[in-house]
Amino acid sequence: MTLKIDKSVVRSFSMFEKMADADVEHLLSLAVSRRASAGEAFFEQGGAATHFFMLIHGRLKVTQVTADGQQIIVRVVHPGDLFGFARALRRPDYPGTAVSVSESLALSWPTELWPQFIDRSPHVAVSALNTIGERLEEAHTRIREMSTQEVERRVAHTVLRLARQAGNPEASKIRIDFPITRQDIAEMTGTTLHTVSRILSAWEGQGLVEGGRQKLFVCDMKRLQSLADSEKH
Amino acid sequence: MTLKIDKSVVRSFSMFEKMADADVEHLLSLAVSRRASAGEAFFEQGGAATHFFMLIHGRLKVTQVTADGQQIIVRVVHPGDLFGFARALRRPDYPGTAVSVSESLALSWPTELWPQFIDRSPHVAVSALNTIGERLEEAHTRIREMSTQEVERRVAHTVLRLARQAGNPEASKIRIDFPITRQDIAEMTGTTLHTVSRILSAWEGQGLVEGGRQKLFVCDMKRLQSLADSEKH
DNA sequence: CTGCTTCTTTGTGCATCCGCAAACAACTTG
DNA sequence: CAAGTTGTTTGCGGATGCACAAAGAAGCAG
Repeated sequence: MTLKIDKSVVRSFSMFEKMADADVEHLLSLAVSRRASAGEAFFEQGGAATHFFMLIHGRLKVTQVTADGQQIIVRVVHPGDLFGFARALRRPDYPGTAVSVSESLALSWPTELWPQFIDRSPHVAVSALNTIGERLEEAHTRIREMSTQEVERRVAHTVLRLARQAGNPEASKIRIDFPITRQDIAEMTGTTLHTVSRILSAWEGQGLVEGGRQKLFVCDMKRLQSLADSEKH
Repeated sequence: MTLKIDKSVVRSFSMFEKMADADVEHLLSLAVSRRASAGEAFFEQGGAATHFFMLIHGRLKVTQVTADGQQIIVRVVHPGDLFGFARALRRPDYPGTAVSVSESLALSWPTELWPQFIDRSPHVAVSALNTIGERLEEAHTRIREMSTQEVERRVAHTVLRLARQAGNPEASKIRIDFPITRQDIAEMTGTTLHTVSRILSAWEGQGLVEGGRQKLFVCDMKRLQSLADSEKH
């Protein structure tokens, strides 16, 4: 499990952008790489938070399960993102489960190293604060949407966000670049699989999107955007 | 507007708990106190984030208004809480509006002082990270509730949270210690004033709560709790 | 006290969204 | 290729919560 990651890949991630070469190398030398194929988890909800991670390649979803067994998707993790640093916020355990949805590779560090991580470069601290600030804002946006908007607009927002974060242009369409189910989208928008299926079918009829099993293409960002923005009715 | 706050009051707030006397005094000497009577705002959504604050006395609600004019309550601020430190997360403007709901007093510092604030005591940085981590968690809880639970349980949770955070025992009842309207509760739970009114009326019939104009007493925490916890149906 | 404003209660119809159920399609495994 | 697994579609009935409306109650100013 020694490190054989190309440094230039890591360099492109915003967190390391402004760091000195020596510092990057030092941090990388402390990291252990971990691989997970689709369906495997990096950590489980409630487990002791022994490590924090950075995703190098692939895609994860972070989920939470409620007391009565319902699941929601908290967020999707993209390459370059830090994840599982619950402990930095003084939590002893992971608040969610991080499951790989496509072949993934991550770096991991023991949580004890977090302070050292910060010492090595203040940028990391700033970066962490920014990251978590963004997440908070994202969460508030989601709350606002769920409070005030009807399902169709929420789904539109979610799909647009996915297209922006994980979209791959491909012959006039944008391909969502990892396997995603209607169930997943339902768990991200707070509705049911059935409703999502209905909405996507309707959109497909209007040429807005194209779908398949665990696949999704966005054909018309513009009209989807106007759906997401439009005043009600 | 010079400072005449009793240091012992401030000392009781968790943020200052572990700080040296000299440091507390230094920070307080840089602060400017600001007062707001009910309805006045400390800052407005979208305004330039020139200051950050700590609430000493009173109660605030932080609200956001959506593009189409709908309002939601993001959170309630209690004495001892930091608020308005958007800038620390590198935002140039306030993401919400902080309105006083009862006569309030807060300390304020110019945002430029934030780094100095952190230097003076690492506890502040830790405290800030914790605070924001808690808020994130709270937001996720709210998202989870809104995704999976029906309205009555969400209202139950909200009322219980209010009772814990701002409850005042009073003759076998617990009084929510600041003026709160059904509209406010609706905006906290993502429903309408009407539905909240109906639910509270029903509860009042069962002796769970007692209400009045901008008043709310919780009579039976236990049964309310079981309502909030119970499996559906 | 009187009128005004703000907050609350209550009722009725109606659109939305969910739950259940069943069939179908795609991919996987042996 | 047959059987099993997993994901998707669709229909229908019904509950939930919303919009609209109107009136009552409580506080406030003059």
